[in-house]
Amino acid sequence: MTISADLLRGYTDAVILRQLTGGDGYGYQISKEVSRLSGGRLEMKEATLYTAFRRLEGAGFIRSYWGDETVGARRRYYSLTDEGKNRLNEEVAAWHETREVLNKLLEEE
Amino acid sequence: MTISADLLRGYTDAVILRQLTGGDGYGYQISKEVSRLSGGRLEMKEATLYTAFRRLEGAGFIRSYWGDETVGARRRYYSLTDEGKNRLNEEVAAWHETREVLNKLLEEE
DNA sequence: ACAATATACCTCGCCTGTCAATGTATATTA
DNA sequence: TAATATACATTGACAGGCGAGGTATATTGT
Repeated sequence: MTISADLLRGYTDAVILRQLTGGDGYGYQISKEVSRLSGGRLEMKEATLYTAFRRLEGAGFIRSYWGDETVGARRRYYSLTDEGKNRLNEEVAAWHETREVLNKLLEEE
Repeated sequence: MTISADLLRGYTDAVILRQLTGGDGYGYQISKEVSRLSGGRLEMKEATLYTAFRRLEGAGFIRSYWGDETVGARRRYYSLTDEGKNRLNEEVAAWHETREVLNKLLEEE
């Protein structure tokens, strides 16, 4: 089962930022890692991913630079800024909040 | 703290359907009940709520009828259909799925 | 040799859910 | 009699997700 788009809406940014806490990363890699960690249940679409990179960089949460690969396709690497770290903390807190509320509102009797 | 719109996106329908499992209800009441149950952390906007009612009724998940109030403002009541019950089960299952995935993807080391 | 697949990037334009703003009407309370 | 609560509803703007399309290099299978 693959998680539907709308259920994840708003968490894309947090997921990406979280992936960058372990070190710089690039699009394709993050996409594969998210897929792996989620057991194939979350497949971030390319358009979604790259849209998010633009948004996050525009907001100052990540910075990018081209890698110096001598073989294979070029890679654009992203690194988390201090603002990005703060943002991630906020988004994780919001997730905990949301999780509580939805548990309450959707729980069975 | 109020839960941001985007984090809830996609759960509005499930929250409404869930509220109707205890018996028929109407917009204003559901809105207040959700607010109460969430400890004021989720305030469903009227436009969002009524848009959802139209969507859910169009899809056959709920049915509506006018109440016979002799005093006060008229009320439009909604009741859950069998399809709506099935849908709710699916949406709750999707929530559990999503919750697991996000826990995994956002967890700290 | 060459087709298929994997790696790796990117953008355009549509779709859909949210919601501010706005409007209607009745009942109660200060 | 003004304000607030109850109760419904629509319109149009906005933002995120993503299908479809495009570019380029490297590897693997036949």
